[in-house]
Amino acid sequence: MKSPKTRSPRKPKGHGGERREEILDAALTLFSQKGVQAVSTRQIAEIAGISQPALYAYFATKDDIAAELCVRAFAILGQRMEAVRVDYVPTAEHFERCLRVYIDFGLDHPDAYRVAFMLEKSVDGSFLEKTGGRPMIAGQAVFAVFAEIVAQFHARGEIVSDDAIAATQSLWAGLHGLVSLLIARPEFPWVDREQLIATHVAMLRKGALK
Amino acid sequence: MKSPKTRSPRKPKGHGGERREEILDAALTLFSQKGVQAVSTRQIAEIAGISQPALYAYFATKDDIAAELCVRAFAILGQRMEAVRVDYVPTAEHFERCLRVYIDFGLDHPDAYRVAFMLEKSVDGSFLEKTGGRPMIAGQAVFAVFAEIVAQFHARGEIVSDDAIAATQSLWAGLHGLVSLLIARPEFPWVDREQLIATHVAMLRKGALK
DNA sequence: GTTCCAAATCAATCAGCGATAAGTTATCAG
DNA sequence: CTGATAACTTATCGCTGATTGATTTGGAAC
Repeated sequence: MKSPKTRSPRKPKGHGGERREEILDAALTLFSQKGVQAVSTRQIAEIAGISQPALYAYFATKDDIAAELCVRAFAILGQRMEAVRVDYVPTAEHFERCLRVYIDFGLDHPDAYRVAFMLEKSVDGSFLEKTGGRPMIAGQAVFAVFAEIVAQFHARGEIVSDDAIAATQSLWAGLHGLVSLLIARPEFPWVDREQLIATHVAMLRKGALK
Repeated sequence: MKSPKTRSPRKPKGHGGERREEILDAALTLFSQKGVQAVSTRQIAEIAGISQPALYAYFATKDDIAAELCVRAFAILGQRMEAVRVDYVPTAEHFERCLRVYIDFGLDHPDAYRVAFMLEKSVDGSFLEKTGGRPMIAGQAVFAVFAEIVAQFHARGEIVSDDAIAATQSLWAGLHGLVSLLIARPEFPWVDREQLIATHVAMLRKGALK
């Protein structure tokens, strides 16, 4: 008798990158349900149908799994932002739609958003350093698209601030504040979420556009 | 020979609440430097000069230590907000001054702000749930003062949104976004800090006031 | 069909974590 | 001095992320 354990017997060898995708699928499910910190590598391995050390053949650390999911999520955000950017029309409605794309993404992918923008710093190597800064690089690419959107309005003299970069950073901060608080403080007695988002987007638009 | 360990010998018994304060001081320092998650109870105990289990005579869990620091930070912010609230005058300048009080607090006490608003979720159940909701209650008290400020302008019909609470939450999110990003991402290529704060405060004021 | 090798996977293990249990020491009342 | 109580200790538990070295697997070569 090799083992009385309840875990399913060893799966056949993963062909090509399938096993890697299975790990990412398992991790995404668990991360979304319980958060990155609360999920152990053993839980991921069990869902993926492999032993816990086998994870390390595909990812150097648990954070690398989160980083991979993060980069993929930000690729989605970048696509959404770019899609709404190319439809540029100089209207307040379009401007608000751009802001909403960012908020909706953060609320749809709270774990990815947390990984990219809400992790605490660390003395000896932050998460971003340990994962080669790939999530942050992906995040800056998204920021660049956002800056382009603001620049389009600035070029037409529609932005209040004469400094388009300052306006972009301020708007980004305004968006980030709502997303991060809704993610980090779900217990807070928020007003209806849709109403809050509408109020916030309207406030930022009215404050930023002439 | 009882022990060849290098740790300092046992300290005299802590009189009254001194030992508790020493623990809080050690924890605040470490939390600020490395983040709550990255700090172990053993590290806190060593700085405080006691053994690690001795912490549990004063705090039920590690999160309780963070919660205590969180509540204290909220108390300081609440006092500042109340001080600026009682000087109410119905001008845009006063409104912006109220917003700046919040931003200045966050930038003056980044460690306390981080503990109060930027903590990660804990293992099972949120940080706020495990600590009996005391930080959330303290936060709501601060929020109430801020809501009072907004209500003073709302009562004079100066607020754009017809829902004063939604406007308050939106403004708070806007402030938090700038403070938390400046604290968490100091390496980002921000524009001049004073200019950014001025732009942000002006944007929020223009977006929230008629 | 057999042999062989490299990749894939595993059980066993490590140091460190938060937290608990049980025994020891310091302090003080009588 | 004695007993009780609170403070503190060492030792330990079950867990974590990660590493090591042995074992199994699948396919290519013959």
